[in-house]
Amino acid sequence: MAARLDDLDRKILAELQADASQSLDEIARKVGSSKTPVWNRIRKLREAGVITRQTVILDPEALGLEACFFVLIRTSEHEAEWQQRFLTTLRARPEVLEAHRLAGDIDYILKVRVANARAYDAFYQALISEVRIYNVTALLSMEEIKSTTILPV
Amino acid sequence: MAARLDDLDRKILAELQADASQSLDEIARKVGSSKTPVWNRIRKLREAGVITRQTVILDPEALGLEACFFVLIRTSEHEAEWQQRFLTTLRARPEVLEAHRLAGDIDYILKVRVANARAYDAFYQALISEVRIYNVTALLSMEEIKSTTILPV
DNA sequence: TCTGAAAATTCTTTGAC
DNA sequence: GTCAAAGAATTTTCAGA
Repeated sequence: MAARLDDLDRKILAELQADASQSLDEIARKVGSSKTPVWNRIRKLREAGVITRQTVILDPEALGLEACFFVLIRTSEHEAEWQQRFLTTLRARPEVLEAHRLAGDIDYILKVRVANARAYDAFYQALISEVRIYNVTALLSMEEIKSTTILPV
Repeated sequence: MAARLDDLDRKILAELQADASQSLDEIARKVGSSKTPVWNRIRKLREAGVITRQTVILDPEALGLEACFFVLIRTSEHEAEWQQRFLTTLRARPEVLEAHRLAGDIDYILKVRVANARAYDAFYQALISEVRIYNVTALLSMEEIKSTTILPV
C-alpha cells in the first residue's frame, strides 16, 4: 500500500501541503527542479492515490461553528446490521468531521463541529434516536491548540 | 467573528471544499453565476479569513503512516509556564495532527499519526520526558470511518 | 528521465452596464 | 454587483537530448 517516494517526491508533497495554490514554476524552483518533472511527479502521485484531493481549509469560527466536541461512544451492539446503520448515519451527518472505530473498551470516537451546545444536543438526540448506544461521553474543546492536515513526509 | 455569507458565498465555499482544483469557469457554472463575481467573492472570503489556505490531502496509508491514536491526557500542572512548554512541544511535533484543551476531568486530547505502535511509543516517551503528565490514555484507531476537512456551510 | 519551448487553458484586471 | 472582453500568467503537451 505504501508508495515508494524519493526525495524529490517528498519535497513536492511538502510544498503542496503547505500551499497548493503555488504555481508549478514556484514549486519547481523551491524543490530544485524544473516544471515538467515536477508536473509528471504530481500526476503520478495523484494516480497512485498519494494525493487524494485538493481543497481549501475554512475557519470554523468564521462560519459560526464555534463548538467542537470529541464524543466517546460505548455500545453493547456489535452486529453487522447495527454497525452498518451506525456508519451510514455518521457518514451522512456533515457535523461529524471524524469517526474512528477503536480498540479497547471505548468503541468509537467522533469529532463533531457545531454552532453551539444546543446544536450539539440536537445532533446527540438525533444520533441516539437512530441507533442504540450504551454510553456516551462528550468532551468539549475549550481551545484548539493545533489542527493541521499536513502529514509528515 | 462570524462572517456574513449569502447563498452564493456558501455555494462557492461548498465547491471549493469539494474540489479546489476546479477552474473559475467551472465553479461559476455550477453555482449559477459568472467568473468575475465568483472571483471577487473568493478574494473577499480569503481577505475575511473564511478561507484560510489551499492544500492537498494526502493518504496517510500511502505514506506508511498506518497507525492513528487519540491520546487523552490528564495533568496535575496548571501553571502558565508548564502549559506554554506543553503547547510548544505539541506544535513542534509533526505527528500531532490535532491538539485540544478540554473542559472536564480530561485536560487535553491529541490526534497522533505515526507509522506503527513503536513510533507511537517513541513519541510518547519523548512527550513525557519533556513535560510532566499525570495520566495518559491512548486510544488506537482500528478503522477510519470518516475523516473530512469539509465544514457544513 | 530531464530540458526547453510551443499550444491550450485559465486567471486576473479592466471598463461598461 | 454583474457582464464581457483582453492581457498576463499558468498549465499541459510534445519534441529532442
